[in-house]
Amino acid sequence: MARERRAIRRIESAAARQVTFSKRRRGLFKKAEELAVLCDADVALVVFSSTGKLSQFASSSMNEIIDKYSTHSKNLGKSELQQMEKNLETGLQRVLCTKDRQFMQQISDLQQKGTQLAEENMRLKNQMHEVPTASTVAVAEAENVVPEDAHSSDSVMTAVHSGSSQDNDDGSDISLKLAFLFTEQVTLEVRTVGRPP
Amino acid sequence: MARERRAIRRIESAAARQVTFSKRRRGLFKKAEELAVLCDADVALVVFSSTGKLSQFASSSMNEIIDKYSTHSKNLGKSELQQMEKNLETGLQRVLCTKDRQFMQQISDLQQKGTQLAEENMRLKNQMHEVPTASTVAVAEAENVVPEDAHSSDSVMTAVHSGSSQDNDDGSDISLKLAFLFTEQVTLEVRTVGRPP
DNA sequence: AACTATTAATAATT
DNA sequence: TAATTATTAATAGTT
Repeated sequence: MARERRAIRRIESAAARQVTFSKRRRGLFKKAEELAVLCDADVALVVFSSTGKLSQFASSSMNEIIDKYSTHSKNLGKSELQQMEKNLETGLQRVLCTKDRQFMQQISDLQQKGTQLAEENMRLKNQMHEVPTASTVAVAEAENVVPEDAHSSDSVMTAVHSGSSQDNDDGSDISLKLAFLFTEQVTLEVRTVGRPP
Repeated sequence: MARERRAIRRIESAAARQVTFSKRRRGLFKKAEELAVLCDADVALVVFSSTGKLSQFASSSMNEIIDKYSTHSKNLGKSELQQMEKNLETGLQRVLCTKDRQFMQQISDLQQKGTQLAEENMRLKNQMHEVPTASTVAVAEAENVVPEDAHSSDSVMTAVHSGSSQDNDDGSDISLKLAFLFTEQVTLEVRTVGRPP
């Protein structure tokens, strides 16, 4: 359609390429619009020049057409998007379950220790009732006494404490790690939406 | 480009429209490919006929171009996608923080109760040491005794138990609710990617 | 960017 | 639909 036929291959001269790009782009966009109007079609056209400049045409809304395309195009049996959606759900469920399990294990351990202590306490108090009234007075006086020597109960208490502070630290670290892990997952997934596998 | 010039407006006759669509569509796609090859451009073309049939052309990967388009097109200052990504992150952080706080509060409560019980225990044992050797024997015998009456220590133990089982249920429910809440958020976000605001 | 010789696209027809 | 063809539209090379 010109002085001479031009072979359809990449134009080496950057200047000539730019000129041809400019002319043909106008023609392409015109044709796209004409097709949309004449034939009542929904047309979306996106062009990036070799220098990265974007031109676009959409007979309705570009996003609407892209969305329609994504829905319509059952790309790989199940769409890539649905696949990722599934992966994301599964990964998150696993993360949440692991975290919950750890927290609840910790809570369960503490409850058990608490119960043991309460039972031991009850036994001790029962013994108190079996000894003379003097011991009751001793209990009342003991209320403000701070014990300083290590008895059998101390090991229990120490266990509770070391266990709890260690668990606390773990809990914080884990929750932070999971938060970050998750955040990165989401960021990754959302950013890769629409990319090829 | 024909026997007569045709006005660029919707062709009323469905048959004629279909014929024109067929011819012009071929031409448009040819031009699109030529532009891509000649000018080293990245071109994506999506066409839905008035009957809903999809045709597409992409010089590289359609998804890649759409993704590039979405990134490049700073639709509303910040892109709709980035906005949602931000919302999702923020919402999730809040959810995780709330959940962690509740778990850790529960753990902290249990630890405190454990410590109180351990201290009470120690006091009681100290008292034991202040009474005659007979009480020591009583302690040994009490090891296998199951207490049946409610004393002051019982209220503590009951509190621990009711508190823990209630908290456990809450924890489970919350984790389920959050898991669903989150899942729905993600599903929503991912599905609305690329739609207009 | 404008010009124009030439090819390409296509509207009407078969 | 597909082929034909008269005509217009697009555009390659030039200015």
